[in-house]
Amino acid sequence: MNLETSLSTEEAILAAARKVFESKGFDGARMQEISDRAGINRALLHYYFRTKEKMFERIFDEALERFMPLLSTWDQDLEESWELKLKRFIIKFITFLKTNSMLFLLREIIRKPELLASKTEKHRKKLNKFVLYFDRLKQERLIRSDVDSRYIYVIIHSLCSFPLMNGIVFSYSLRISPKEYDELMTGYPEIISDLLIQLLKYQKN
Amino acid sequence: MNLETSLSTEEAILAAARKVFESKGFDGARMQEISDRAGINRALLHYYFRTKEKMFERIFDEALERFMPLLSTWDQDLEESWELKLKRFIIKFITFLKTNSMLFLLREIIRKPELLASKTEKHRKKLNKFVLYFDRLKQERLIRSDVDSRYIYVIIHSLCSFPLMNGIVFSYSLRISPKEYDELMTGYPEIISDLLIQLLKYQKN
DNA sequence: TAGTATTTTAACAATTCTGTTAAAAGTAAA
DNA sequence: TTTACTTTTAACAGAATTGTTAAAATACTA
Repeated sequence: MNLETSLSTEEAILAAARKVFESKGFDGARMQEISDRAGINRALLHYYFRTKEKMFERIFDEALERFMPLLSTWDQDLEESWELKLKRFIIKFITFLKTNSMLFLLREIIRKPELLASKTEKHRKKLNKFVLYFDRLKQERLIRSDVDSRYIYVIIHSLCSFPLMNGIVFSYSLRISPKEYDELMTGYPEIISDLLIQLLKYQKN
Repeated sequence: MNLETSLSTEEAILAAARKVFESKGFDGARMQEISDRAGINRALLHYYFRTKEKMFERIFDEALERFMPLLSTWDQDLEESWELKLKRFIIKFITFLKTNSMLFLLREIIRKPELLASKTEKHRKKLNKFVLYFDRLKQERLIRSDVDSRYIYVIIHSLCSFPLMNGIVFSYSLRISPKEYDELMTGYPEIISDLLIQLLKYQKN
């Protein structure tokens, strides 16, 4: 067995599969297109991954694994200010989103909601750290307390995710090229960080 | 020809198609499932709509036509305050989103970006009304002028769209049932209206 | 009610796609 | 160089899916 070559073939397949699944979704993806992109015979896909489904799961799992570490931002050390934590999260999140993995995950979860429960089983505990952290901030009077932390959760994630997922549509609506939209978006993390901080700061009425 | 009956069959098919296309997407949709849902023979789909593609286009067009009127919110009459306009828009937008049409449109545009240009041709002019309107508000010193109107556009649309598109994931992350999430979301339009108004109000520094 | 047009169905044709298999090509080691 | 093992390919089988067609059922009109 030539381990080196074998690995690189597998890697080539995975890279191609990622691209195709991300842009076409599971249903729209074609094994033929994946093998073409990887520059190999279609039968090799089955040699390495057995079925389309198994290959898909591998891609899905990997996308999820890349995402999950972001959540540890909300581990409760209060050394770092919440403003910094927030900025850090937004930048990391948006960087992740630029890989297109997020729209992929979302689309496939909607196609097959069982994926959510089965695949995030082991990360279950991580999921509600955000809310715990923000509730704590409220207790400590560090942020305003009149907005449900769950809304804050939804707002922050929406502000990060959607502008990237929806880039094609936004650039079209704003009548600028996708390239110009990307350029515009370089300033975006900074802007929403500032706006969110402004909004969340504790305010004595 | 029995016009009445014919229409209702066509309507039944369209309703079924809408449902299936919206939940499965073009690639995942099956003609069989659509005809089953409509309670008719599969060949009838072709009798009425010729091909899957044509049927899809009909559904797509109709979703777009339902959406486009929302944009006239930003026609420039300055009678109504911008705060009220904004609230009105958010409520109408979120109502529309609850029909699932938006995720459908977005997903299919990503699958086939040409749809965007070809299908919105005739609405082209409407698309940049938002930015014009907000630029005007800035000139008149009615809102803060230090945030690019295009960011405001992106922010508002993201805050409206994503919480509904991503409902399944959010409810899972927040560890509440989809039903509870829906209930939580009844308060959402109010919240973001208020937050956005707070944020955008003109502030002398 | 008879005749005509429309709507609906069952059966079939054609294509597309996934997955299998047996053989060829390539690699490594004795 | 021969042998054994791994990787790759071409050809094929089977299933699923879209689209067609001819005939049956239904509705409409004179």
